[in-house]
Amino acid sequence: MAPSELAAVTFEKPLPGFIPGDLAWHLGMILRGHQTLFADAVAEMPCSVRGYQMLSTVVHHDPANQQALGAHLGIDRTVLTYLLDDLVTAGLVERIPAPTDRRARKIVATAQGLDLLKKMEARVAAAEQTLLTGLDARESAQLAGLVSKLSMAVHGAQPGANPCEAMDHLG
Amino acid sequence: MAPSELAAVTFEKPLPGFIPGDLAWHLGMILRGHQTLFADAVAEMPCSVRGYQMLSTVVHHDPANQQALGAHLGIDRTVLTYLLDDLVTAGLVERIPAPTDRRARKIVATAQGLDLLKKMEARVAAAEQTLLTGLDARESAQLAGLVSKLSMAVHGAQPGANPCEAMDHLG
DNA sequence: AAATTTATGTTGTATTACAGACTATATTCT
DNA sequence: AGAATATAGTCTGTAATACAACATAAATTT
Repeated sequence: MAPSELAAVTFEKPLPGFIPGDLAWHLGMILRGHQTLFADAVAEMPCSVRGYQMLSTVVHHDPANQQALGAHLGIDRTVLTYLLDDLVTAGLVERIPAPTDRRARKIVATAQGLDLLKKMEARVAAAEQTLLTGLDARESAQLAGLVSKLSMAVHGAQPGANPCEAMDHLG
Repeated sequence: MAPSELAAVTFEKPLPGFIPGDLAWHLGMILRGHQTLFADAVAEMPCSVRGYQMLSTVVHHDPANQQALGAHLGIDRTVLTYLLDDLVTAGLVERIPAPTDRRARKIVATAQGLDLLKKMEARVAAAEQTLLTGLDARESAQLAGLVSKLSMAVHGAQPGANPCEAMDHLG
């Protein structure tokens, strides 16, 4: 990185009143607070937040195989194996042979899984509302838009983004 | 994003087109992307991102003791002990007896720590810029404002907020 | 001055992620 | 077609990490 770039960058900081690194602190704080509310909301779910996220992804994004699911959530494949085991044991999802590839397994939600997801979604939505209590409606919507836009940009810039690309265009 | 959409959205769901839990996904994605850039930027720093955050907090917020530092960063006190050990070993900070309380230790940066921090801050600022590449200047500033406001609200709602309150009013 | 609380440090333990090896199937190359 | 290589998933062992429980010293309360 050229020193001249650094100088330029430091000079036009888009985050007035921010100490470098503050963005991470704020994001971390929000995520921590969210995590707490979230975990509380999905307490019944095996594997807590990640259990919910896996189930939700399976239902709403219909990933072709475990890898796609893992890539979408940033979960390592070896980790995914035992997380999914828990969901299977709880009867929320099933591993069925993928139609197109006999190596792969497709994860599908059971009726029970769909039921639980529906119940959990109401609670999660409420938790998100609670988190956003500090902002008014206009600000919340603004934040949602910006966060969504930025995460897509980040997502696109990530090297490991490929496996979920197909999935991410559904929406 | 059209402002008209925003208004329509306000009354129940503040997050149009969001599946419940998407907020966490987006935040997680951003934080993960940020973490990668951040870790890369502060590679020289012991304890990586948290090392930077501890040093930055010590310098910019001057916490009265380790507890305050830990609370600010959401780090358990037993964990803080060995993280700080690393920074001390690296000669970046010192534990000095707190003037007001002989039980407590005040963490102060060494000259070397200040030097390194200064260097790291330039890189961290650049990393934040890079992260925000997907947004234009106005959006970045908007996001920074919203994130800051929300994190403060979350922070205030947290039970463990007390120890850092004094610090957080400094700016 | 005894009891309680607070700040920090230490030790042991349980969780967790991940690297590496392995099987089965797909794909590519010659 | 057959060989070589790549990919999906699982399993095993290891290393990192957080945290609970205990210990110590000093402050605060009763």
